[in-house]
Formats: sequence, C-alpha cells, structure tokens
Amino acid sequence: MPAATFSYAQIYRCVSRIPPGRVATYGQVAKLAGIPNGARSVGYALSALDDGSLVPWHRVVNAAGEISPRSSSDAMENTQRIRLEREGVVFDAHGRIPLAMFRWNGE
DNA sequence: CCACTGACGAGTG
DNA sequence: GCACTCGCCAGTG
Repeated sequence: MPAATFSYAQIYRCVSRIPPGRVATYGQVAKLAGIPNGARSVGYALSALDDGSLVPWHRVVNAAGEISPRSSSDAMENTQRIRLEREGVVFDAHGRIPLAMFRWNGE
C-alpha cells in the first residue's frame, strides 16, 4: 500500500457521495476532491481499491461515459457494468452511459 | 532528482 | 468518430 500522503480519503468520500443509479466522471470527482486536473490521480486512487472496499468505485466512469479499461482483468469491467445496471443505470448499444441523464450533479 | 507508468481530460487534424 | 499530442497528479525504481 502506498503512502497516500494526500487526499485519497477526499476522493473516496466524494465517490461515496454518488447516489445509486447515478455516475460521475473522473474529472468531476477530482474537482470535488480538490484536484481540478487530477483525473489520473483519481483513477490511481480507485485502482488501489478492491472488492472489500465500501466505496462504490463502479459509479465512476470516464468523460465519455464509458467504463475505463484497466491494465488487465477485463472481467472486472463486466462486474462494474453489471453493478451499474443493477442500480438502474442503462448502457446504450455503444456500451456507454448517457451522461445527460445519469451524470451526478454533485449535490 | 530523473524517467516511466497509469481506471484521465481536453484539444487538434 | 478516430488517432495523436500535451498536460494533469501520484507512485515506484
């Protein structure tokens, strides 16, 4: 586990704030976490998570509304999609989410 | 300190 | 819509 001397907790907290059936982009979470241009850092922070995490990391997608491809194990991508669909999030034929409807406003 | 890598974003052609 | 480039921040060797 990395030193994480920085606001990982902020990122996790913001992600946890995302209501069910809603999604947020990396940039959005980053901004809310206090890192305006730290989209990459958000992704890294989420990558440090695992199944045992209480953080709904599956509600975080990229700016295109797609599930970001991770290093390996494409099976996890499927898991993320299943979890989202189970919460009511719909994927179009392109495999992405209509952010116009499901994007979290950050209330 | 430097170089490389990584769940990204925005801009350009 | 796709491919490429640059910029962002953090972690690791």
